[in-house]
Amino acid sequence: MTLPYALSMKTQRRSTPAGARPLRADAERTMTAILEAAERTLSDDPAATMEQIAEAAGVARTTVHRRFATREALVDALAVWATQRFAAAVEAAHPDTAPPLVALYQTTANVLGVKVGWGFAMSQATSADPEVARVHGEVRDTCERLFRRARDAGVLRADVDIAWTRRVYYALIHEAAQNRDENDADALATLVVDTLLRGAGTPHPDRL
Amino acid sequence: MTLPYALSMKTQRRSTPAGARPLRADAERTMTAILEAAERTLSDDPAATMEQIAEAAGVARTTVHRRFATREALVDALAVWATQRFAAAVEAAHPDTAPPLVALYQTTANVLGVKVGWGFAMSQATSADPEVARVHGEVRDTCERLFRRARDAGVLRADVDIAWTRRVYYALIHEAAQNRDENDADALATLVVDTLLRGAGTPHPDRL
DNA sequence: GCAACTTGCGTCATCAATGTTGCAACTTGT
DNA sequence: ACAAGTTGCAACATTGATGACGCAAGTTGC
Repeated sequence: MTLPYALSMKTQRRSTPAGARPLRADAERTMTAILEAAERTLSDDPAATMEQIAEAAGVARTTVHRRFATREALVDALAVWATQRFAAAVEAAHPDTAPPLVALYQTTANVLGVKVGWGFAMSQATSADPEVARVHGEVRDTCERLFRRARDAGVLRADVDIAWTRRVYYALIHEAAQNRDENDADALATLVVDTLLRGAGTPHPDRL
Repeated sequence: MTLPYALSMKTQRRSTPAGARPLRADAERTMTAILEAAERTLSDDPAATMEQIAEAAGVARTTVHRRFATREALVDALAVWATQRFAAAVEAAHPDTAPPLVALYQTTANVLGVKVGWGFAMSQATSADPEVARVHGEVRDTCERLFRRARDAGVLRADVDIAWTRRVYYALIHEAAQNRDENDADALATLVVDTLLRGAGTPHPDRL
């Protein structure tokens, strides 16, 4: 007796399993090519087909399905892949120990570097993978801790709403990351931090 | 001889035509219910099914197809519908004639009012309908004119990049609009304008 | 009240995307 | 060189969404 087709596979193959035999070199390359192609393709059109992704990767569609059992598995793997880089980028800026302003610039520059290349994957914070959600939550907390330190150090005003400030910060980074090629990460980071801290208004208009 | 099924309709019925016989009262209500349900449903999940939209509207799926020949037609009609409100909201704030700061607050409050209820529809600026694209382009120009007036009046710093400032402004509005229920449009507008002009930093740190 | 309009329901055709499988040809590691 | 692993290709099954249609029942406008 055979299984009812639809239930046969689905949960068997895994994308980045814990205890899996290492891939052969060529398979590893294919895997990376697929993930990079998926990022490029999906950031252009989030509803892109597996076919389109395969084509962008220079690979047959069946090969994609061999590596990632389902479309969801592929997107999850992509999210995990990018989330690791994201976490590493934040960590490398020592956001909890460097002086607030320094940490803010450095974190911004590092994150922009990742975000420019992995925009789609980074938008998958609500991934099915709990690890992805966990890391995004942690980064969020780290960000708010940094802002609190900045406030205590007098860099941010005493009356700012930390949560709103973080959301504005995220939005600015997102906006800056759209300038893909234009400027390098350092210039963009300066723009973002500058805008976040000073806004666009004149110094003290005493308006309103 | 009959047309090859798939090509028979498609472009026949229209959503908001120019010279169409007016709808009967009940049909008008159904139409509105569908558009409102589409907004609710699609803002929650942009890939939602016609079935889901119909259900949210309390209507059979076939009825939706009777009013909007294709899914694209529905989304377009939604975009047109919301764009009209958007344009009216901007217009009502007299952005070209009121004093810059006043115009900025008023425009922000008005736009937030629309954006909170029509978030999905307003994200369809790149609609197939040329009218939608035209209006969005016009609003964009109006916004940049307002910012230039603000700069000339000393409200914005002389060295700000108008295009970047506008993008930041849009991003702030988008972010504020996520607070759906929380505050009223005026409080949110104050938050947005305040953040845009002053940022989150202390007045003159002379930092860096 | 009556004609015209509108809706729900059931049903069907079509299409596109997803996922599966077997096999032959090619690569890689040892 | 040889075994194991990997890929492309060419099918095929399944599913879900879209769109069309007729008919019976209900609603609206005059």
